[in-house]
Amino acid sequence: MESIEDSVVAEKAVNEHAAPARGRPRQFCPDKALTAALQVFWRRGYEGASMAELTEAMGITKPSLYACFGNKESLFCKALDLYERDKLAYVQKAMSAPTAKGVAEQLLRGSLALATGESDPRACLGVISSVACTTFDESIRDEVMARRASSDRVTQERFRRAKEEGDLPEGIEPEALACYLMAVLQGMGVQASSGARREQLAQLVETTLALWPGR
Amino acid sequence: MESIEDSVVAEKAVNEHAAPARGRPRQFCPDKALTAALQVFWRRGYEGASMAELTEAMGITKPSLYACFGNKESLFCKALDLYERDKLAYVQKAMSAPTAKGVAEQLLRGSLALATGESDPRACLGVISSVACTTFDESIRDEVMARRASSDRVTQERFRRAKEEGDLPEGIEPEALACYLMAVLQGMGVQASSGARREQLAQLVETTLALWPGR
DNA sequence: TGCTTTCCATACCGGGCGGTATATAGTGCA
DNA sequence: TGCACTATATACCGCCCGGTATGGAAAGCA
Repeated sequence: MESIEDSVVAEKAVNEHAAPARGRPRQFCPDKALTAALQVFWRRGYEGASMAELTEAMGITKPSLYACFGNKESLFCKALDLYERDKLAYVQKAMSAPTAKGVAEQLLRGSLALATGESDPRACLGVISSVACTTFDESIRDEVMARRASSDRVTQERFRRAKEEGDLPEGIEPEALACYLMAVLQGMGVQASSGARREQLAQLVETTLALWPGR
Repeated sequence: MESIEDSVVAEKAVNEHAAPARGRPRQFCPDKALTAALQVFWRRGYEGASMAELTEAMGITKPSLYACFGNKESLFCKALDLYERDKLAYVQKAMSAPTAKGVAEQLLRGSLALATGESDPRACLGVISSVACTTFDESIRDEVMARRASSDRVTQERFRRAKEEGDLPEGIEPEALACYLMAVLQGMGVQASSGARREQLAQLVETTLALWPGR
């Protein structure tokens, strides 16, 4: 992420077609603003994050926000994109581990690092969003669930391959194992959100690996 | 739960000192109203449940609600009490299973039944509250976390006994195992909240039991 | 039949929400 | 220098939130 300097003039990060920049140039960097917005959404959830808090954290005013990112829902989706790209990079990397257990280990450790990395522990943004937001538009719920479903599918696919390669013992279905691993990861997020200590979560990782079937 | 008839006059369920009933008697049953409120909180979370939706579900008006239950926070706490008493009865029952695996099985199956019992699957109310509510008063967060902590403590204590009784193999710490089991249960709640099918959750139960260490 | 007491129904309160209208400031271009 | 264009700043909109004031309705008691 090349994170442009916060000089007075800084755009073309969003519209990569590099418009000829007619009119007054914007005085903030959309990438940085979006990063700040992501932090707020992550801390507060979609509904808990007010536009006032968002604009303050982003360092811009409401009209600027609406002009650049559309409405709150659209801003949230863009933040989700950024989240997947930056914070969930470890998921894709984990899939190339040599064995199923290696995949699980990388997912668990990556999730642990993500949950305890920034200031205070917190769950994956997707977990927060899917549990927390019971009121808001179905469109966002669907969005979040679709993203998680695709993540599930990737893991299931990887574990099916692992089964063929002999990583998993008899009687263990790859789909069930993927679902189980996701549950542990989500449970870790819940515990992180409710103030678990880092060591506790690390212990959770070790226990899960200790119980892991196959190689 | 003896669930009083919804006759016109029905009280003394809350104030068990059986006041001599001076003045106009209330025209609703506090127990039934609280049950309805619990359903709303469970579906929407604390912040997602508006007073309008609550009063409508409870079949009473706002002044009646405030007179009988205090404010929203107090109503939520009373609903939590009811939830623990009714919905989480299986937790205490599970602790008297003969082995650690039996405890785990009863917790998993009880949690599955709870999550998929009513209309649509949903997470444990405690899980929802601890993840979802990032804004509201610390007092409620503390309340929810304290209740869950006590539940954790009970399980840990039970597993320490199990260790002494030889239910758990070497190298498995009872505290870590309790934490791990909680994570799976919470993960199940997350998946239930985001629309997992009943069979998926049942599969999760079976997988966890299949991987369970000891007896 | 008053009188007290309590509950119910309606209408209302200040405040914060997501979102926007308007006027001004800062650019490139002619 | 003026024009077209776009971003910013301020103030504002309607709406819904949790919570409440007020007047009337239903009971026991005298």
